[in-house]
Amino acid sequence: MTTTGPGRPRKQQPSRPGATARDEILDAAAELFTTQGYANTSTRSIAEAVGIRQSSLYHHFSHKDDILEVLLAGTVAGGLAFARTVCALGDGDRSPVAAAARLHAVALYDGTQLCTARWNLGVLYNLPEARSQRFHSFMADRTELRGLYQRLGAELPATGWAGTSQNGDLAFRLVESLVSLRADGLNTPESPLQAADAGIVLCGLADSLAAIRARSAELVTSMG
Amino acid sequence: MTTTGPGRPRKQQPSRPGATARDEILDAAAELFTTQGYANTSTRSIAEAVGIRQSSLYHHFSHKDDILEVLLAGTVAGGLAFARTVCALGDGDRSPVAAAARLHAVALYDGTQLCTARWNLGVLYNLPEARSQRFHSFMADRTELRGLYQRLGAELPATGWAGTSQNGDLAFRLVESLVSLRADGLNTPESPLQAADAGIVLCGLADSLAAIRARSAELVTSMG
DNA sequence: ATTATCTATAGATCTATAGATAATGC
DNA sequence: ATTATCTATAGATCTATAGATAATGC
Repeated sequence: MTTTGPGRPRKQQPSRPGATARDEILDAAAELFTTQGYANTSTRSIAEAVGIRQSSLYHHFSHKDDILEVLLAGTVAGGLAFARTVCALGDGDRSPVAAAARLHAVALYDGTQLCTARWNLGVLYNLPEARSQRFHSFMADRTELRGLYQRLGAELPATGWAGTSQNGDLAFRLVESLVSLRADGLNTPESPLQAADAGIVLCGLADSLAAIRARSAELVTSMG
Repeated sequence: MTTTGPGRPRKQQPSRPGATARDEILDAAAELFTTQGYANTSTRSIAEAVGIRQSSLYHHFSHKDDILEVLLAGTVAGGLAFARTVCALGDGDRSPVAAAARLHAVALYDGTQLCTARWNLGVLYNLPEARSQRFHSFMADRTELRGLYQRLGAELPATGWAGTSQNGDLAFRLVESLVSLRADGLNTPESPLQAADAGIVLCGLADSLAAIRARSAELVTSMG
């Protein structure tokens, strides 16, 4: 945003990516919220990171809350949309390998997004603020996503050591564990694939893993 | 603490468990930190929950930080001590089933503690504050615990779908996922056992699960 | 004398609002 | 006229300290 435009010019030049001031604010808030937490991040420090005055934030967001809401919404949206689509086409091939490939694909897409996003936005899930009533629409999306994992898992045969209702939930939890892994600086480019694979192994389909991986990769590239 | 003792009496009567005022403070802080977060919890609200004045807290803890430090330390301490002991006796039986039982027992003990503690203290791990330099001794303990999981996992045979170095770490992550599960109100009394079982299944030992469970239970009851 | 509480407050925040200012574009 | 910034500030916190007070125990 070095280009001129309407409005009074900034005193400081920004060094943040983003096409608009609003995007710069979201990027700065994402960094600060994920590293210091929401309550520990003042509107002043966000403004400083952007290169504007504290009060200027309020031209773009009328409350501090609203910034977090936009960030939270953006985190689940992609994974949820992908999972919905994959579930919708689930009526086709009901073989175990095809069903497992659907679960694998959702986990892989979701996990890849969590690991490759510019900031580790998944940690926002764990902020106590995110659980408040204020953000119930985000929580509803996340609950729906968990439900889709469970539905995909329920299409697979039972394993003998746990009910089929657990299949999907364990995969969901393995994917979410990528967030802490990344927060600890221990993730690698293979981490999302490992998490998705682990979900399949827990469903007792380790022997078909190669075939499942192949079909899953097709799904991801054909849709993602 | 209705019994008399030295010091000026409280104006309000407490309704908190704890043998001493210090314990009451820790219990109140545990509830508030886990439900609202550290930064969102004022020293005033802790004091109110205990039934004393805000400034009276400072007779027991000289900084708000110190309360969190004690809580964090208490959370890993038990699991770490158990894991150390289990690792130390690992030189005995090196058969896959015995080695798997050791990993299973550590996961089961750790997970049970996370799920049955009066407050869901595991969420403190995810607070951004816990990652700060101030609490490096807690982080060191948690890192050591993760390392012990990895060491136990490395004693197991490779699985073909992931390196042996992953065995232990996936178990660690499954156990930690119990924290979010509990935060979402979805845990059951079986959740810790399921997480430990899942760790074993991921190591490719699903067929020996019954035997591993039995040995693991022995370990936990003989030591816990 | 020691302990644990109390009252009162300093000093440092932090969010959000009011209103001025400097650019663009019709 | 509209937009996006600015300066200035109100009002509400929040942490930690200073010093008084009311109990116990030697």
